[in-house]
Amino acid sequence: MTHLPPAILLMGPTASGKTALAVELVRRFPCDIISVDSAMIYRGMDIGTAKPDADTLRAAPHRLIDIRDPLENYSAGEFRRDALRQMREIAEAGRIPLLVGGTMLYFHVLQRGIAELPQAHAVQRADLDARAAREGWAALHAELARVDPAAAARIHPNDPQRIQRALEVHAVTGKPLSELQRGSVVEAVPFRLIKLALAPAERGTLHARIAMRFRAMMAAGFLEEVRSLAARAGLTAQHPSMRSVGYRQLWEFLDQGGSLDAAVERGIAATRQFAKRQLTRLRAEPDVTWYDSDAPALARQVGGALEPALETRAFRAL
RNA sequence: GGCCAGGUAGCUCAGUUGGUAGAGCAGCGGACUGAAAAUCCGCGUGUCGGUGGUUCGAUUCCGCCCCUGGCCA
Repeated sequence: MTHLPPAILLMGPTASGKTALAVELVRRFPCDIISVDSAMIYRGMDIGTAKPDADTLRAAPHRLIDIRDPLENYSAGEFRRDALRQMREIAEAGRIPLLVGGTMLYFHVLQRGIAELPQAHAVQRADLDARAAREGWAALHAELARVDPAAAARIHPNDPQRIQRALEVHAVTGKPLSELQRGSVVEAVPFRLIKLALAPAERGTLHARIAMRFRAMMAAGFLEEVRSLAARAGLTAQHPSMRSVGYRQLWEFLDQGGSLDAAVERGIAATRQFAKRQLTRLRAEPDVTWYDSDAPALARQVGGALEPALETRAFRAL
């Protein structure tokens, strides 16, 4: 067990200070950062995703950011494959992978594996969308109950995204999704995981940080960033990239008008709701050591706890 | 100062012909397998401005007071 190389998972809700802490850890330990963030993967989405700036990236390079165009999709399955490859590469170089981010599904599938399933199928999805528009999702849920009763029992009739996925998988493979998921191989991650969670002790503090950061993004040109994305041929509000928190609300403002202040408030509320969902998952995560975002000398505290776990002396004095 | 319209959940409001009240948004908890910053489920959190009166019973009717907005001075 202890012969496995170590890897650090730094998890936390949005605006909890993960990036700043990660940069500190990179200065002190032989770590290389892998981003675990489903929005920072997109090129040109910089301000609204709170992507580290160029100086920070020079000091602390992040892998798995800027790996997709906003017109493209990405997935949890691809993340698992990409992240494991990066982790191996870092470990082979004698360094420690530091996975930092807030996309809890990605942390989940990295640790627990994911079933062998077909990728998203654009034609099938368009077909199912058209049928849903004519017959309603209730009819499609009823159809799912015929071809895959187990999946239909687990998926709520009001959940179009999961109904669509289950029917898509059935159409493409001829097999029920629930059956394919049962056959899922849970591969162990060949690393000794050290799991850290970072969040403010009080929810109100997190809310204040979120509002402050969103307003700072606006001051830094977030609206202009969205405007130039909206001007791109072929990019629509339906693309996964543009359904991200903040981008969606500012796109709506550009598209439908109304008050910019109100759009900003809706963006801030959406960010709070996102953070709440992240915390729900984080609480369920086993073997996590929690840290308070606002703890004095946070980096020293985390670094001190890490040193014995990594069996490595920090580069710099703590 | 006078007249009018309001004061009900964190916000915007509905409602009770007198039996202590409910929507949307916000909030809180949860689910989660190639869109996950997504998608979905559950939960109402309240001196009904204050005070006196009528009444078995007042958030509802009446008086007075306070506050907000508008019009007139």
